[in-house]
Amino acid sequence: MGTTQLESVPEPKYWHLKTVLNDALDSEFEVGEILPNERDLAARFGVARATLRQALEQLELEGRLQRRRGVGTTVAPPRMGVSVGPSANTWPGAGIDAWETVGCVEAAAPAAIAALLGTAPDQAVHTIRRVRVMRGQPVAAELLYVPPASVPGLPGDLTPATHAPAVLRELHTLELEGEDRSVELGSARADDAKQLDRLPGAPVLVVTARYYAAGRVAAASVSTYRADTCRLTFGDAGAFEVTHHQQDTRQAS
Amino acid sequence: MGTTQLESVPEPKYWHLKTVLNDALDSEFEVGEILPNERDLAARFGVARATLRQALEQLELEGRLQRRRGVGTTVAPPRMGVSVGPSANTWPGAGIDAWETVGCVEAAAPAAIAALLGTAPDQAVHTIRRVRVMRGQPVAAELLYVPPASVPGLPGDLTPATHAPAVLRELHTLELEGEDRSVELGSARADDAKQLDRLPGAPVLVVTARYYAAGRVAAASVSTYRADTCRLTFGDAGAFEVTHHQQDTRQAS
DNA sequence: AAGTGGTCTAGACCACTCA
DNA sequence: GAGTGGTCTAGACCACTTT
Repeated sequence: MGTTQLESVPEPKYWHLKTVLNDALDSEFEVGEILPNERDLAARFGVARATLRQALEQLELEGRLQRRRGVGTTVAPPRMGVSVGPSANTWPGAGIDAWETVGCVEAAAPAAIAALLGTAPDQAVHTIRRVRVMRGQPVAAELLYVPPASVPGLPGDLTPATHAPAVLRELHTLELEGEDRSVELGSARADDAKQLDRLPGAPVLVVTARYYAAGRVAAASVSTYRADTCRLTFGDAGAFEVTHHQQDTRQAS
Repeated sequence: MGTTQLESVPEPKYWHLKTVLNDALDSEFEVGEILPNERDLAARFGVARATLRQALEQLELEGRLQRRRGVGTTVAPPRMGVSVGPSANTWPGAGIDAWETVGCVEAAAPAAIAALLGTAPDQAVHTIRRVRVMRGQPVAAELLYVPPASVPGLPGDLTPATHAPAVLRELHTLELEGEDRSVELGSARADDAKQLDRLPGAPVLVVTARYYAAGRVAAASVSTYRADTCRLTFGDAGAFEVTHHQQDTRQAS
C-alpha cells in the first residue's frame, strides 16, 4: 500500500459512508439480501437519514443496490450485459431481437425527432412503442419512429393489432445501408418509468439510433435503458461475461 | 414567471419545478447565462432549498445546467458528440486520437482488471493514464492496461518520459484482431474527478474496452466520460450533429 | 469579506407494499 | 395497520471562488 494522504482534506460523511457500505456489501451480504431499513442504518452510523440516503443513492446509481418503496433495500446482482448492436446490420424488429411491441400510433413527431428524421416538424410518423425484457425484467422502453415515406406500400386497413407488424414488414423490404447510435445519460419520463418499473426521474441510458436506406434516414429510435441494471455492450466480440464493478478498478496515476 | 397551481394529482414538487425550470431555460435564458442563486430561486418558487436542489440536480444530470461551487449555476450548452469508435480497428494511441498521456506506471492490476485481461490477480501490468480533451474541456479520463506479455520487445531503459510512448509503440506492432466495448453508468472516483474538473461522485459514463491480438486480450482500457457534457457516438455514419434533448421526445404510447 | 454551491441535521408527512 | 422508501422543511455550517 502506498502512502495515502491523511487528515489534510475532510472527506464528506456520505462519501466515507458509501465506501464503508460498499465494502460491507462485498463481505457481509449476499445478492438479493435485504438491508436494514434506512432509519436503523442511519442510527447505526450516527448520521441523519438524509446523509445516509445520499450514500444509498450513489450505490444505487452504481448498480450495487436496489431500493423499492414499501419493500426495502436489497443487494443488486451484477449488471446485465445488454447488446445494443451493431452485431449485424439488421432492421429493428427483424428476426429474434428480444423486443416486444406494446403499441403503435400515427402522430406528429416531437421537434427533436423530426430533426433526427429530417422531416417537417408537423409531419405525422408511425410511432411504435416496444419493450425489451431480459431474464424476466424489463430493461428498456423504446419509441421507434417510421416516416410514412419509408413504408409507401402500407395497406390502408390497419387496426391497432395489425398496425405495428405491417409497418415493420414494409420497413424490412428496404435495404438497410447503415446505422449510427449515440448514448447519453437521462432521467426516465413518466411513461418510460412505468414500463421500466421505476419511479419517474430514475437514471437511464438513452440510446438514439438512426437507420439509413436509399440515402435517407428511413427510421429512428429512442431507447431508454435502466442505468441501474444494464451495461450496454457494443462491438464484434460479443457481450462481456465479466463480473465487473467500477469501484474496484482504482489504480495510481 | 408566475406561480402555477392546480395540484389535483400529487406530482412531487421537485418534479414540477424541474419542468417549469426546463421550460424557462428554453425561453428566458441563453447558453452560458448565470441563474439566480439557489436561495433566491427557492424563495421565488416558495420551496425549501433542498427541494429546489433536487430539481437542479436532475437538470444537471440531463446536461441542461452546470453548477460550480463558489461561482454559480449556468445554462449548459448542448452535449458534445464524442466518438468512441469503432470507427476503424486501430490501437489506442495510434494516429490522431485526441488523447494525451499524463502518466504511466507498472503495477499490479486491480482484480477486476486482471479478470478483463485474463491475467493473474497479482500480475504487474503497464498502466497508462490518459486524458481526452475536446473544445478545451477535459471530457474523459482513461486508464489503459497493457500486460508485459503484449509488449515483449520493450527496452529496459525506461524513464517516466519514455515509458508510455515505448509501450504504445510496441503495442502497435501487433495486429489488432478485434475489440469490444461496454458502457455503463458510474460515479467518478476522486482521481478521475480531479482530471475531469468535477467533484468526486459526479455521474460518469464508463466505457470498458478490450483489444484482441493473437487470440488473446492484448490490452484493456477503462475510460470515464463526463455524463453531463458528453453524448457518446458509435457506428459507421459519423457523429450526430443534432441539437437533441431527451425531454423533448415525449410521445403518447 | 462576501457570495456561491455542497454538506448535514432532526424532524414531519406521504405513497406504497404486504401480511 | 405496520413498515418501508420518497418527499419536504427550515434551519446550520463548510469549502470554494471572486472581489
